[in-house]
Amino acid sequence: MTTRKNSGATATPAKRQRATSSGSASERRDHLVKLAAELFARKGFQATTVREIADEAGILSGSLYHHFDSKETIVDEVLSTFLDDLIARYRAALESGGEPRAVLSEMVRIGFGTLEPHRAAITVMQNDWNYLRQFERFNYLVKAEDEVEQMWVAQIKAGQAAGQFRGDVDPKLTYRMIRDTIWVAVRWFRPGGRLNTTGLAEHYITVLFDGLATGERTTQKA
Amino acid sequence: MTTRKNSGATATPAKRQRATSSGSASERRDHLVKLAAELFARKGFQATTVREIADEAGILSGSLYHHFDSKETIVDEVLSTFLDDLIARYRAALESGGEPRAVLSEMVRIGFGTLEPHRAAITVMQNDWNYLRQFERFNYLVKAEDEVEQMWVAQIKAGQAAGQFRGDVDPKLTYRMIRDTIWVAVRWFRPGGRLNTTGLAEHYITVLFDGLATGERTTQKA
Amino acid sequence: MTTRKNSGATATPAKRQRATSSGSASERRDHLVKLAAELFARKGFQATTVREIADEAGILSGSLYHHFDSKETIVDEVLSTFLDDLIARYRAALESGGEPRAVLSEMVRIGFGTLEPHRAAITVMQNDWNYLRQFERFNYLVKAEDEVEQMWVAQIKAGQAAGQFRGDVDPKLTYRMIRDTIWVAVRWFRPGGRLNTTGLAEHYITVLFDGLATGERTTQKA
Amino acid sequence: MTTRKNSGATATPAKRQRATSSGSASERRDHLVKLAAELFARKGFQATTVREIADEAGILSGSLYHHFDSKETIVDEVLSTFLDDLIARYRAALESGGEPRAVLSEMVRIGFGTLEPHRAAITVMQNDWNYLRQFERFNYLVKAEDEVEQMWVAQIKAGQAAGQFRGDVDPKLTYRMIRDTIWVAVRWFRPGGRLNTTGLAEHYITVLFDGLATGERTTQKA
DNA sequence: CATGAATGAGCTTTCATTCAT
DNA sequence: TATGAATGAAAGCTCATTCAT
Repeated sequence: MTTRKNSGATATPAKRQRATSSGSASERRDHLVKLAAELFARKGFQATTVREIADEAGILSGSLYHHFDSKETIVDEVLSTFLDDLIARYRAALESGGEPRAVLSEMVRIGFGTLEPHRAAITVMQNDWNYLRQFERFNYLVKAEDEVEQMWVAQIKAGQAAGQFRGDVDPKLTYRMIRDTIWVAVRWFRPGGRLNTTGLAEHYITVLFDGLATGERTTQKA
Repeated sequence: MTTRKNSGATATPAKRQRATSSGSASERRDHLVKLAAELFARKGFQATTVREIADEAGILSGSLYHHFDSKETIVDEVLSTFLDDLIARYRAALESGGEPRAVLSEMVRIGFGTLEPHRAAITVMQNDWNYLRQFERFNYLVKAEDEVEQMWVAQIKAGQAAGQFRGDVDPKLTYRMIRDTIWVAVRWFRPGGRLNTTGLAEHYITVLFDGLATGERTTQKA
Repeated sequence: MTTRKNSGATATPAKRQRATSSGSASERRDHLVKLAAELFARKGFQATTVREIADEAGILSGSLYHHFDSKETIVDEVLSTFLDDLIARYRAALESGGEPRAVLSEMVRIGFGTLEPHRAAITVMQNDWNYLRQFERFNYLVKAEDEVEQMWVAQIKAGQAAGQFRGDVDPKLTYRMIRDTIWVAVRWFRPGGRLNTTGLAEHYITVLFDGLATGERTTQKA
Repeated sequence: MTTRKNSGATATPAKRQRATSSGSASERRDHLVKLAAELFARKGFQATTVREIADEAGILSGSLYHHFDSKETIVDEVLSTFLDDLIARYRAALESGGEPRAVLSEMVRIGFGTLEPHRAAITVMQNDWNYLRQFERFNYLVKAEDEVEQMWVAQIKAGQAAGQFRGDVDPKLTYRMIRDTIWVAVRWFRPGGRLNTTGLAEHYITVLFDGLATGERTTQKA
């Protein structure tokens, strides 16, 4: 199960490459990806030079090309690793088969839960997506996004059908607002602040389901 | 009223320069800024070359430097024009002196209302902010952001004090979530779709104040 | 009598242009040349932009081209004005018909005497000659230099023949050393210092004729 | 012993960089510096493009930046190499501890002796000094110049105190005249002419110490 | 005479990538 | 695997000069 458009049942091309390499080579590669991800997050993909990545790793820029065949391959690995993990978690939540409101809450928690382990990847996706999407090789990102959208929208619709969610809101629009609110938090969220990501998730779930207002509701709920 | 750090009571340096020029010169300059903004939004600031901007205007790249002294000056004008307008609108809403919930609703409407007229500027701010902030000249963006944050947070706190808003949410966190939800919509919002920006605003206001859930509230409201 | 290669009996092209203009136009032109000369001296010919010259004059760079048809025309006028004056003074000294030593002393005084009124031009000649000589239009400078050399060498040889100067020195070499010593002083000479140009000249004449040493001479004088 | 302002007891940064490279890398770099120096001398620093330097070396202009981080770094190496050598030679002459007149003669010989091996560097220093000194990085040139001046002036004063040199000349002024006379000769001196640099030096020493005149001295010597 | 917009050629520098060693 | 030299394409910017108004 992968997010790559051109991957079969086994793994992404990058992963296959990793598999055929020796264990330590794979670790070296993963380490390089991690270093690069940090730089991409901090400075942006375009503003990060391969030389900076190589410097960080203590090698020369040309040497990076023994591990990756291009700068885009590196960021590809950053993003697909994140998306593979995210989708896997969502699937697990869905397979639990709970009621819509509980599942949706769990999906919100999953989203905020990726903020720390995948901070760099999410940052890159937020900032550089607009640039990266112009390259054919990243088409798979759109497909992954579509798959995720379907998961969310299905749950929202199920919740409306079950009378748990108000019927006068647009499911797709609502999904987008939830999604954006979660990911964009990567811009200002820093571990060690007042709230951890669990607290953030609960805070958001509260407002999301019950609203900011006290007293009577403005609009009739279906 | 300006967002520039080094501007006095009159106008931003750029604006003053524009004012001293003849009317047509100012129009030419504004036209170039508009063309550049579209390109920045579509391709990103770094990926947009000055040659592309010049091509779009039907002149040579060097000729752009008759109007602006750097590529950064152009994007600066794009962003500060947007921020000046936004802050002016927020101020007007605050000066109306309504009750917090009404003011906050109006501020949400203002936010969504900038999505169309300032689509390009907002897109640039979303995508290239991380890159641009490293340059000293864009420090004023941070200051403008702070000013806006204070406006929002003050209203949220006033609403809590007045018993209109639940007291168990963090004002700053709530502001950030509202803010992000509005601006990030620029990524997928296209005029002519199912909802216009007014509809979007009302949709969001509904969810924001009254929540997604029907029936009893999960958490006690203060 | 002019230093331009392509000038007839009347005047240099630049001068002719000046003559046909109205009096005030000529003054304006001279003023611009003076401003430019200062900048050329301070920053070097190449490093001085026409825009800087225009700024100094309070006009736009394009407007300079109503007065001169190129940047080189301006520096040409700076240099030829100096050379015309210098050669005229040398001629006057030669025409006085004094004995070689007296004439040579006078020529040294004339040289140092140009340091103040022609400071900028001499500086340009010292610093930018190497660059300017590659343009055909400045060939006349070489001719002027040759004419000056002949004047000096003739006096030195006459002094040797008359037994005033030692015969074991090379006239051409000696001329070059005297010439260089004078002009290069423009690099460090500043009016208002310990010595004025008259003092400088006398100092140099002393060393030149009588040497730095006291007591017996090292070498036999002819 | 170095002329760089920011160098300690070991070597200039450039030199250290060179030292850590392999032997052939250092040779390549030195070769490039030599090619560049010739071009700088012939056309001037500003008028020489990096493309021309690269062409001369048979590589592309961008490839130069594998060896140097800017055009200024190249000319820096040209000039500091010369100054390091010059100052080392002067120091050796001073350490011999001879009487002032002998030392001064030796210093004159050293000066003329650099005309051939350092022709390009001296030419650049003569022509482009005025331009280069505006950059902070070349401040060390001024310091080197000061150090040299002190060496000369000390010898002249010692010679006056010992009664070898006339007391009615200004030591600093005399130094400048000697210095300029030597270096400026690079403009017309060409190896293979009537006199080699040794001959030149002896010619100048003769005139300098004993003067051009025969017979009685014009001015009383101290 | 001056302006202001534009040209066109060229500049230094950057950078992802290649490849022989 | 890594190095180090080089490529090649392009980038942002400069500047002398032109010209219609």
